[in-house]
Parts: sequence; C-alpha cells; structure tokens
Amino acid sequence: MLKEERQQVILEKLGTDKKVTLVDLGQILSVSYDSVRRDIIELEDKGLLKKVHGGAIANSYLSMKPSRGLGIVNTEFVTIAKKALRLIENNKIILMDGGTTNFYIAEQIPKNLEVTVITNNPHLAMALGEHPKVEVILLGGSFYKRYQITLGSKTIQDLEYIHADLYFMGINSISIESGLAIRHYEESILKQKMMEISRKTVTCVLEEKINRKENYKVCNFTDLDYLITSLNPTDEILKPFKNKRVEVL
Amino acid sequence: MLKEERQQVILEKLGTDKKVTLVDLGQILSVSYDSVRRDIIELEDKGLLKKVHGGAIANSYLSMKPSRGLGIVNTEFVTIAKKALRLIENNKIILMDGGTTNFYIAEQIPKNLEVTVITNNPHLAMALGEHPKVEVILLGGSFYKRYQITLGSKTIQDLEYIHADLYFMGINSISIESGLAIRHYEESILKQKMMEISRKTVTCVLEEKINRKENYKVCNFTDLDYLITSLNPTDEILKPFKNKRVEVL
DNA sequence: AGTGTTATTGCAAATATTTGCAAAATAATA
DNA sequence: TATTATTTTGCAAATATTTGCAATAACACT
Repeated sequence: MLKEERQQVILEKLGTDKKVTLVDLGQILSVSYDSVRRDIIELEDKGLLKKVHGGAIANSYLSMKPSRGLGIVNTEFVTIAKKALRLIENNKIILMDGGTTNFYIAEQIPKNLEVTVITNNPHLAMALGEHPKVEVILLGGSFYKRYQITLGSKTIQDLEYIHADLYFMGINSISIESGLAIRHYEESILKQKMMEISRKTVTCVLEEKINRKENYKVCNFTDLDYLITSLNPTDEILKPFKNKRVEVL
Repeated sequence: MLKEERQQVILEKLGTDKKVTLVDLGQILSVSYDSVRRDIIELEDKGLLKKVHGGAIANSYLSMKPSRGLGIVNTEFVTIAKKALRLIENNKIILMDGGTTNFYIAEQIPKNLEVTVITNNPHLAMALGEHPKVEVILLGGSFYKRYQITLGSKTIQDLEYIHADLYFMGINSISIESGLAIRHYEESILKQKMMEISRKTVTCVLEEKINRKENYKVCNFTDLDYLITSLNPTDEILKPFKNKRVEVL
C-alpha cells in the first residue's frame, strides 16, 4: 500500500468521522503506529488536518462547512459563538486571527450586520463570502501552511496602519499564572501586535484549553477585556478568573 | 510491446484503480521496473498522473474533471501548464494572480523546485500546500469575494517592495488591437502594477479568449514577454500574434 | 505523585530512486 | 539491403526514502 493511499484513507475517514486515533489507523491500514504518525504529520504540514494527542481531527476550516448542514456542530462552539456575537456591533472593525473558534464565529455573524473583518486567515476570509455586507480585509505575508494563516514581519508591518475595535484572539491555553499562550513563536508576536492595535481584546476558549500551558506566552490574563467560554460565568472552573478588569461571559 | 501501448495500459489501470505500483506493472507488462518507471516519469511530465514513491496515483485534477464531462478543457490545461513550466526555474520569484489557469499551473509545479510564489489568490496559496519546497507569500488587501482575490490600494502598495522574476497574468481576453483586457477595473490597475514589478510577464490563455474584447485594458499585446496557448505556435489563429518582442509558446 | 498512554528521537534494515553505461531494438538513410 | 543514428531497455552502484523498533521524554488521568 502506497503512502499516498494511506493518507487518502486517513483523510476520507476524517471526512466522515471528524476524528481518528493513531491506534485505529494503524490497524485499519496495517502499518506501524509510527508510520501513521508520520502520515499525520505530513498531512498537518499541508494544512489538511490537525494533529492532536493520540490522533488527528479534521481541519476545522475544511470540516466545518459540511457540518453546518448536518447539525452535528459541537455545542460548545454554538454557545461560544452566541456570546461572541453579543460583542459584535454594527459598523465596527473586527480583527480575527486563526483558529477553529474564530472561524465558526465568523460564519455565524448575522447577514445584515455591516462590519469590517480583518484577518490573516484566508479560510475565514473565504467563508465570509456568504456575507455580502461584511467587508473583508486579508492581511498579507508569508503563508504558513501548517496553520493556514499568514505570518511574519510583513503581516505585523501591515497592522501598523490599522486600528481595530475588537480583536478575537485565538489561543491554545489560558491560565492565571501563565496567561495566554500558544505553540508557535512567530504567531505569538503577531498576536501581541494585534492586541496593541485593537481597542478591546476578547478570547474564546474551549473548556479543554483552560489551565493548560503552552510554550509561547502572548499576554497576561488581565490584559484581556473579555473572556468567553462555553461555561456559565459562575462556574467553579472560572472562579480563579473572576477579575475586575476582565469581563467573563 | 510498444512503449505507447504500455503507457496506455498504465493509464487505464490508473483510471480504474486510482493507483498503481511499479511492482505490479512490471509483472503485468513483463518489462523491467526501470522501463515502467521511465514510463511513469514520461506520463507525469505530460501531467497525466502523479508519481509517488513506489508507484503512481491518479492526478487529482484530471480524475476530478472527467466526472463533470469537461474532457476537452483538460487537455488544454495540460498543454498550457507544460509550456508554462518551462519558464519556471529554480530559485525564482514567481508572481501569480487569480484565474483557473494559474491555479492549475501552480498545482503542476514540480515538487523539487524551490521557488517563491507570490499571489493575491488564497486558493492558489492553499493549493501549494502539496509543495513543501515552495514558499508562498500572500498579498494582503481588501478581499474581493466575487473573484476570490485580494485587491485594492493596499495590495498595490505591497507590490511596491517586491520584485518578481516572472509574472503569470490571468486574462479574460486578448487581441492585437485591444491588447489584454479583463472585466474589473480595480483588478486591471493591479495587473498593471504587477507587470511593472516583474522582470518578465507571461499570460496563458484558453483558446476561447483569443480575439475577444473585455472592458478594461491592462496592456498592449507587445508589452508581454511570452504568450502561451494550447495551440501550436504556428497555428493559423496565432498568426497575427507573431511578433519580434513577444515569444509565442 | 503514580501509572498507563502517547510523543519524540535516533537508528538500522528494507525498499525505491537515480544515474551512467552498454546492449538491444527501432527508425532513418543511402 | 546494409549502415548509421536514435531511441529504448536492462543492469548495477551510489543515493535517498520509507519503515519499524527501542529508548527516553512528555502527557493525561486517577
């Protein structure tokens, strides 16, 4: 069996199941665990899926579209998007970077809202094709295939001349002590710049990301203006995040 | 058994199985692996399949299209892409804008070529995910949904600091009197800028676009460096385009 | 903190590819 | 038909890729 064949099978399985585990794949494809992992890495580098602990999940951008019609959308996303949309007002300039959550929120923006969305995520830009009233500005720069965003000094330079009202920051981990952090250095720098040029910053985090610690810190928790989770703001988990400066939604 | 016969068999098998291995083929055709391998290489050069470690898989683009019944367009793309690739050399900076033809050419760039592709077309940027050695730079600016490209003064401004070796210009019409023209004003301005910052400009046109006249002129025919069509350069239709300055491929 | 699971890394064996070369087959020419 | 040029083919040595394994590190869950 050819490597490409295997990878095709992986993508197909991912298309239907939205997630796969390395162990399962190893058996289905009857190759070693290592080979499957290497396949997953290759596919991730091409931006075709997202590697996670123990397996892989469908690339949000690719998998979201179909899921819309099927109603299997993660309820966590729905809850988060609802809260997020409360912050989006008419005629505002919204800055959004990469990440599943942002993509989903962007799709949920009401069709009649006239906002400008600035993003370094081409998928998000294209998804907003369905919103005739939303003006989309794509940030240029080196295209980082793995995360499917533009990145680098050019992207940062572009931000120099932009001022946004609200920044939706995608994040990989959040904790009181370590603040907000992600896995990629260059991207962390970019996010800092994005905060700088935005009047307010909000981050939408999935439950699993709370109290984790990724490698590159973007900012302190208290630098945020809003924190959105799928949890009730009074939830026990969010207790440490109660803070005068940051509004927890 | 003639070489052409073998290659026909390979393509047929590929049509049904979507993949072939060199070992299988060697046995079926009862020739050495080397011959089969050379056949595969030839077929890949023609854009009829994709060579992979240990065999070959059906070319994604081609296997997709026939189902839509557009067999003729295919060969036109293949012919054009082949000619276009002759112009793409290692370590060059290639500028490509929107359009189907450019998209297809980008996909056909050899995997081992180390080039930088600058584009205002996010789809093209993402398609190059399959090319690990190709660096992709996405031009920022207002995202124009209809044509799925970035556009506007920001995009033009970005080009101010870029110098490309070769510009693949997508075009809607070409004629001797009216030159090269497209349907959208802003885009025509952008294309002019792109020409300006590129050492050489090439345009690849489908037969149907020859001698048509769209609204907004980009440049004269003689401003081009290369013209690529699916036709033979000596074809009657191309006779008026014979010119000392422009090389017709 | 402890335990089982998953990741990473380096390594070596197996498998594929590339390249140059010479023999064989084919085509072209006188 | 004989002869020469061109292409095609198969082989072998040198490279490169892929694969599975094992040791170690990182992680997640109780």
